[in-house]
Formats: sequence, structure tokens, C-alpha cells
Amino acid sequence: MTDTASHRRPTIMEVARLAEVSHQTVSRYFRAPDGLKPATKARVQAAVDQLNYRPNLVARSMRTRRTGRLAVVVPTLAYSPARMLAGASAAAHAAGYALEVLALEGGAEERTERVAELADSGQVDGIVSFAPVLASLELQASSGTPIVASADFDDEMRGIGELADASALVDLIRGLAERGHRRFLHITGDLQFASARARRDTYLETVASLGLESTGVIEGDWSAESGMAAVRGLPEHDRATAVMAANDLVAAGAIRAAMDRGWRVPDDLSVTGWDDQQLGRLMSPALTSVEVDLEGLGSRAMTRLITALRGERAPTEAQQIHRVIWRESTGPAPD
Amino acid sequence: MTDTASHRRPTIMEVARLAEVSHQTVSRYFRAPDGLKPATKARVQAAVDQLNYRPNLVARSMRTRRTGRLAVVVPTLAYSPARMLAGASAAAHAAGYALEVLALEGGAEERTERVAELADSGQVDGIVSFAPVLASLELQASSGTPIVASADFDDEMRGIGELADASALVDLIRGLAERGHRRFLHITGDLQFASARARRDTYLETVASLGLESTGVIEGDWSAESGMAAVRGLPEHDRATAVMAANDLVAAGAIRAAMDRGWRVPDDLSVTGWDDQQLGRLMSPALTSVEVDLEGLGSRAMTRLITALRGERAPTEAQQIHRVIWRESTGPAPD
DNA sequence: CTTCACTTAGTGATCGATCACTTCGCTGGG
DNA sequence: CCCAGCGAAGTGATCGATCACTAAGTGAAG
Repeated sequence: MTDTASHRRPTIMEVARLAEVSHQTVSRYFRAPDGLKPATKARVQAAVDQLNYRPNLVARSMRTRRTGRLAVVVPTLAYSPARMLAGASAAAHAAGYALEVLALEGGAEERTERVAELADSGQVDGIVSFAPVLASLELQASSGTPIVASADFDDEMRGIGELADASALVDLIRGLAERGHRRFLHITGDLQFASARARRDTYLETVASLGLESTGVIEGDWSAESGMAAVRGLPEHDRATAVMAANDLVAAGAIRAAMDRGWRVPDDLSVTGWDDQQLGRLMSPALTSVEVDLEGLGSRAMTRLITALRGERAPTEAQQIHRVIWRESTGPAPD
Repeated sequence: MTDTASHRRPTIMEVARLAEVSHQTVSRYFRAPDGLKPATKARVQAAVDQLNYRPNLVARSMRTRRTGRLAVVVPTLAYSPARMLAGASAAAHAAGYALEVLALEGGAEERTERVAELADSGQVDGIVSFAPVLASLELQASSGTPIVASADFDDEMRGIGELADASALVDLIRGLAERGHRRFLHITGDLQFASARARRDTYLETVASLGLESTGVIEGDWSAESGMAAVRGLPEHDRATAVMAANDLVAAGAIRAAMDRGWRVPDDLSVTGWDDQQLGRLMSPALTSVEVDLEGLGSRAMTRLITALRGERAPTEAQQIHRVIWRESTGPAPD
């Protein structure tokens, strides 16, 4: 608290004056300290400590045209899976970047516009978008700022792209068929979402290709209520023996409604979810679900950006991000 | 794509040259367009459009010493409740700021150091920290950057401060007492967490002050397993009739274990959780829990920062952020 | 003793905007 | 007819760092 006089932060010039060196020497002290004579270094060191000087990163960015910061864009923080950000954050950190998370509300056009602004603002070196942006933007180096649009999410943070890969549904159906099930029912998520559509389509294709029977596809909206409504509307007899719900919440609603009707799960009806939420495994019956590797997803998107920044071209190897976890809500088909 | 020659972004000078005005006029065009003659404005407009010019925000920040960006610091993204960030984001957005979310790993000292760096870097105008930083830092205007440390979380993103307010536990116990319960049990969270300690302490005080009986406090770790273990270890007779778990996961584990022992919930045993997770209300029995207003928490912290930035002094009115939601896992005490 | 290479430190330009101040051009009153 | 008054636009300095060059010092080789 010796610097009562100046309220402002010290600059490189003031440090230089105090250390009796040139400002360039102070700059060198921070960027390549090994090039200084020990005696000079010590003088600068002392001055820096005395003034509690820290370089102004904005000024540095301006000169170097680099910021050391990356941005992640997510549609809205209300839905954003923290686990995915965690993966992205770790990858960025490992590469020496600070990570900025930006939540952009609004639709694809609006978001694209704001991502473009961010890219052109010079405030970040690169951007990963987990929200879809219009394709024209990606790789468009108008500003030179690389943008990796990991089109894994549509507007409401539901999966498209990698996340919309519904192939785990094939495993689910196959597994149920092995347990004797022949008649299936699918309760969808909100069909505005690519992932909901992908699951529905995969469901229909798989049931058909395995020679099984679909007793129907009921449109839901990701909510527990939609799952309950779907099961309440089922006929008492000649119904499906296995219900594939679009996510855990829908599945939980379906189970609840089934129990309300006096049906036992899984004895009378098998139910599957999707997302593998923590509480799902503790329900009675514990929920059979699909685990999603969100960390891996975030990490890979960030790695793609970083390799792009380095001018390398990354091999885009597909990876398994879904895994079926069988629990108590599925069992052998009733006779 | 007319500017094939220059790879770099256009500057204000190039726009000025094209529009045949001075660079200052272009600057005015962006900062106070009303002060320009319509004819001049149109010329600048045309030049800006043609070059697809956008101001370099780094350069602007450097001159104005303002960035229009705020930072939120969270301990690690793995735990961070998105809902709280959503509240903070909305408040910042409403005040015209862009929000940056920074996940800082490491303990309090390390984090304090990095927050200080961020504050001094000039890259943000203010910081809200949901991670505890050493108290010396808050309000310390070494760099003039206001820092609001919302000490609502300890290192692992569990509540302290506002969030650690465990008074909802009083409501829970009172409600159970009204339903005839006299003998209670508490399964704690990991006691390294301030919120876990607060709930334990509140539990003990309340039980005592209401003249009820605590049959014990079992140390857990927020996990379902710890809830299961606690209930497995209970005696068959003369046990508590109500179990207060530190969170929903522990409660779910406790219920599961109770059912394994043939105890009915809530007929033989009432169980309460905390957090009001989505799936909790769908379990059988649906979980009685405590809803936490994370959006409000985030929003208020951000509002505090913004009023600080404006040089005002905000009244710090306490607000209710917890609310008990009674569901099926609690009922009248058995005879 | 000179030369040369090499290390270390200094000088001034530069990044791209805004700010403070000056100048220009028009209008209307005395 | 002149000049004060005012709005619009221009000029040059500035923010705080780094970069490109230049200059000076050092030590070994010829």
C-alpha cells in the first residue's frame, strides 16, 4: 500500500524507470527471462515486486494479435451439460489456453451472427460451438479465427451430430429381443430435436430389420408427463411388452404410470431410458439406460479446435460415446 | 469476397479511406451515429458494409479501459450447477455485459491467485466468484476491478454462505413432528463441505430445541452408497421413524436399502432428501425434498457485481432460496 | 591490437481504436 | 458586411504492450 499516489495500475514504463532499464528489457523479462543478465533480471524482478506489476493482457493481445483464450458457445446455460464443458475445459487447459464459456440465447441465425461478432472481435483465438451455427461460418476465415462448430446440439441443447447417433437403440432392441420381447413401443422426445428424430427413426428401422413388431410410436416431449400419458393410453391387452423411452425422465414417467395401472416392471413391462441420470439407478426398479460420454465429446471438440489453431489437420476418428447399461427395469418378456 | 488481396481484417483507417472521411468520423459512426450528417453516415455505412468491417474490441478496450465483459469463476465445471450460471448470465446480459465463465481448478489459494491475475489483466470489468477466494481479495481495488466473491460454494461446489443456509431443515423436522415423528436420524454429506456441516448442526439443534430425539448422526459422503450403508446398519427395532438425508442421492440410497429390508416407505420409515432433483419426484415413493433457487442465487450475485460497477451500494436483502416440497416419501409416523 | 561473432540492452515504430482539441463551414444578428 | 455561435468533421496524441532494428559491451581467435 505504498503507492497511495497513483490509483492506476503500473505500466511497463514505470517498472522500467524504477529498475533503471528500458521498457523493452522489462518486456523481455516476461517473455524470455533467460536472455537477461542475472543482475539485470534481479533489478527488474525487484521493481516488478515493489510495484506489484502485472502485464496488461489487453495491450499484449493487441500487439501480438493473440489472446490465449478460446471460447465455447452453448445455446443456453439452462440445459448445458456441465460434464461436457468439463471435458472441453480440461483439453483447453492442457494446451495452455484459458477457456471462456459463452451462453448465447436465441435461434441459429441470431447465434451465428453473434459468433461471427465474437470471432471478429479479436477477443478469442478460436471458438468451439456446441450450438449449431450456420454452416457458412465454419472454417470461414474471414477474421482468421478458427471456428469449430460441433454440431452436436440443436437449439435446446439436445443432441444432433455425434450425440444424435442413436445406434445404442439397436443394442437395446437386440438385447430385449434376446430376452424374448417381440412387441415394442417407442415414446419419443420432442420431435423438433434432431436426437429425438434420430431415435425414432433408428427404432423403426431396427424393429423392422429384426423382424419384430412395433405397436406404435407415441410422440412425447422429453417430460415425465408425456411418458405417463403414453402408458396411460395403452390398451389392457395385446400391448407392447417393452417400452423404449426417449430419455430417463420419460421412462420414469412411463414406469410410474405402469405401476399405477397395476403392471409390474419388468415382469409385465420392460422400460428403457436414455442419459443414465444418477438417480435412475436408484429407482425401483433401477432404470436400464444409455450412458453418454459427454466429457469425451467436449474434449474431442476442443482438441479439434486446438489442432486447427496449430494448422494441423486432425484425423476425425469416430468414437463410441454411447453404452447401454442394463438394470432392473428390463427383463424377460412375459409369456 | 472482393478483398482477395488483404488477408487481414479491415481497420478503421481503411474504412475511412474508402468512405473518404477521417477515421474519427468512422469511430463516431459506431459510438454516436446521431451526431453525423445523414449523407456522411450513409457513406460510412456503405464502406463498412463493403469491407465487412467490425471494430476490433481489443483495441477499443485498450483505449477505453473498459471491456464490457464480466467473469464468473466456478471451482470446477464438473459440479457446477448450470442453473446458477443461467441466472447470472441473464442478469449480466440484461445489463449489457457479455459473460465469461471461468473454471478454475485447484484450491482456494491457487484460485485466489488466478482470480487476481484475471482482475489485473484488464480483460474483464468485474468478477463474480462462486468459488471462495481469500477474503483479502474481495473489494480490494488494487486493479480497480471489482470482485464479488459469492462465497456460496466451497471447493467442490457445495454450498456455503447463502447455500449453506440449512434452515429448511427446521421446516422439514417441524413438518415431520406434526406428522407424529419423534425419533430422527440424519445421514450427512461429506463433512468437508460447509453445507454438510450446516445441515448436521441445524439438525441437531432443531431436534434438541423441539424436544425430539435423535437416534444418531451417520456420516456419509453425498453418495447413494452411503445412504444405503447407513440404513443397512440400523437396528430392527427401536429405530428412528424419519431419516433426513443430506441430499437426494443419499435419500434414494436410504429408501432402496429400507425396501431391501422389507420396510415400507413412508409407512415404516419416512425419508427426506435435498436438492429436488428431477427424477426424485418420479421415484416410488416420490421423494420429499428441498428445492433450491439456484437461478436466484446466480442472478443476485451478478446484480451485486453490476451495482458495484456502477458505484452504487446495493442493499443486501436476504432472500428465501430454499423451499420444502412434501411428497410421498414422508408420511405419518408408525404407531 | 584488431577483428569478428555473440550476447545484452536501448530506440522508435506499431497494433487499432478513442479522446481532447482544433478547424471548417454555415447561419443569422447587429 | 463582419463576426459570434454552433454543429460537423479532422488532426494528432494516447492507451500499454511487443516487434524490428540498432548500438554497445564482451571475449576469443587471428
